[in-house]
Amino acid sequence: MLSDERRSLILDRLGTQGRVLAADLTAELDVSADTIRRDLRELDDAGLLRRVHGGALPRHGDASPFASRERRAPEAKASIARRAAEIVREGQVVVLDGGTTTLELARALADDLRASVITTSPPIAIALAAHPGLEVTVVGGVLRPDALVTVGAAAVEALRLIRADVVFLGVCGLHPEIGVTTEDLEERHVKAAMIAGAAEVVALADHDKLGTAMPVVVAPITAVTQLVTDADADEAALAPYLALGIEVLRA
Amino acid sequence: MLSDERRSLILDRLGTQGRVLAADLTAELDVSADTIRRDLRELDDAGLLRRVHGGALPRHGDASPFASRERRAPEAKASIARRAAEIVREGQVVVLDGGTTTLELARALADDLRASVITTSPPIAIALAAHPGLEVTVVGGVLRPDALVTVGAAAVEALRLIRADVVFLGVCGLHPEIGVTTEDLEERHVKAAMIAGAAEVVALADHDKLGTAMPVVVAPITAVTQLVTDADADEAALAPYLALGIEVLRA
DNA sequence: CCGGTTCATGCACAAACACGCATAAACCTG
DNA sequence: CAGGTTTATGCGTGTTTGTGCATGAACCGG
Repeated sequence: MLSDERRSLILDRLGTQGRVLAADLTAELDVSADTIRRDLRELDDAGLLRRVHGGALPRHGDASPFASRERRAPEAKASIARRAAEIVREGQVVVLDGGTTTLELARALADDLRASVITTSPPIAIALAAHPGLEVTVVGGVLRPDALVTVGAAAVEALRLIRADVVFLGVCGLHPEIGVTTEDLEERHVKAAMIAGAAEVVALADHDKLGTAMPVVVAPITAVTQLVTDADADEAALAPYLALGIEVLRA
Repeated sequence: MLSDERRSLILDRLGTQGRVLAADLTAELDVSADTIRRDLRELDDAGLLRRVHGGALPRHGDASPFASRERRAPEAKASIARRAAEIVREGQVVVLDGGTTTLELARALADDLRASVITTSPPIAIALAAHPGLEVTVVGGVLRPDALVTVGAAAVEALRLIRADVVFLGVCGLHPEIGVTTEDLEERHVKAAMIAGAAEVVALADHDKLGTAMPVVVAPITAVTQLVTDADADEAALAPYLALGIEVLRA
């Protein structure tokens, strides 16, 4: 058994069963517990799973995606959201992607801000409805049940008409060479349409998303003009983005 | 059971039931009360729930959208919604107007129903996202902050393309001569577009809306094919609709 | 105010873990 | 092909983490 095979098998197992136990893997793959631990640690470093005491869990999805995702690193998300909210200026046309971080961003917008917000996310639309100074536009389309965003041809077509001042992307993965990535092909097209019509593209990514990649490429990293991340991101991880001329904001 | 899984489960439970009891968790998760207490304490520290004596509650005293209206005559609305949900048949294309009654209707749809639902209401879209058998389409447009529905040219245009089997209208006023009426001109155009493309038009109106009229006329009463109202509606108020050939369902 | 319940703290123990090192295989490289 | 280097693995050692139990304090309903 090659080590790469073993790791693939671990990821397979994780995908089908939703979790793996280190002890089980030790027994079934007939290697020492150390080796399994090493595998799990490196897969975690690569962003392919989430290491926990006793085993590992999928990095992004457990049972109820949106609700449970909201609780991952909430303070990091909140600080990123607050910092990102400062980017928005009076009178701008703002496009908001779906996701928990962008939802926090919506909530963090200043109460006296006047602007126009366009979003594919029903939860964001509802959160902003109470805001006195915003005109909120919902992008129509087929609803993706887990991510709670609209997708499909109608959404892409509607976004194609928009010339936004700034778009905020809640990215799933951000890699200096691979670029902005996501899990879902439909969502990819929507995000790409958002980017295409925007003057500024702000990526919101907490530090453990930096250097990771998801299956679907949304856009090259050069499409991003600003990156907002949390204080735990280290210099080394940020250097490649700075070198590419991307403005990096640490909350 | 990994400890992380256990905590996720606790948060899930909290999300669905609105509260958790420490004693229940001890029994169901088969760990000691100490462990549960530790979990709850740490989840509280992380800001993910609010610890109280005997269990835990959601941290945000859940502010549900348009909460004030939702509690007006809730039992009448709920019974109308349940009755109306029975109208929907397998495989149909259903258009749902916004409003609290239609939101109840969405929640009342049978779990095993397979259908396509199109709505202008973000809250309805979110409520239906968890439903396994439905394809949910959101009609895009400018969000009306108080009613939480999309309006405007984009919404009308999108609805013009739809040939629905049945549309459910949460009406503001229903009068045998004046017809279906509402308060808002923008909403009127959206409702009219819904009606234009639908084979059946079901009006949901509790008994005190019968015989009343609002400033803006949506459609003549003949556009309505079915009327669902509550048990308190009296024969005299319903007679005119029956005389016009409208099928009347009393919940 | 009182009895039962729930809670926090300290402690003990086992499982899981990280780290350093040794070994052997795989792989360059001249 | 010979010698050096890298890589993967397993083992020993000490540390951390998760859990359960005991004890006393805090809470609550009657």
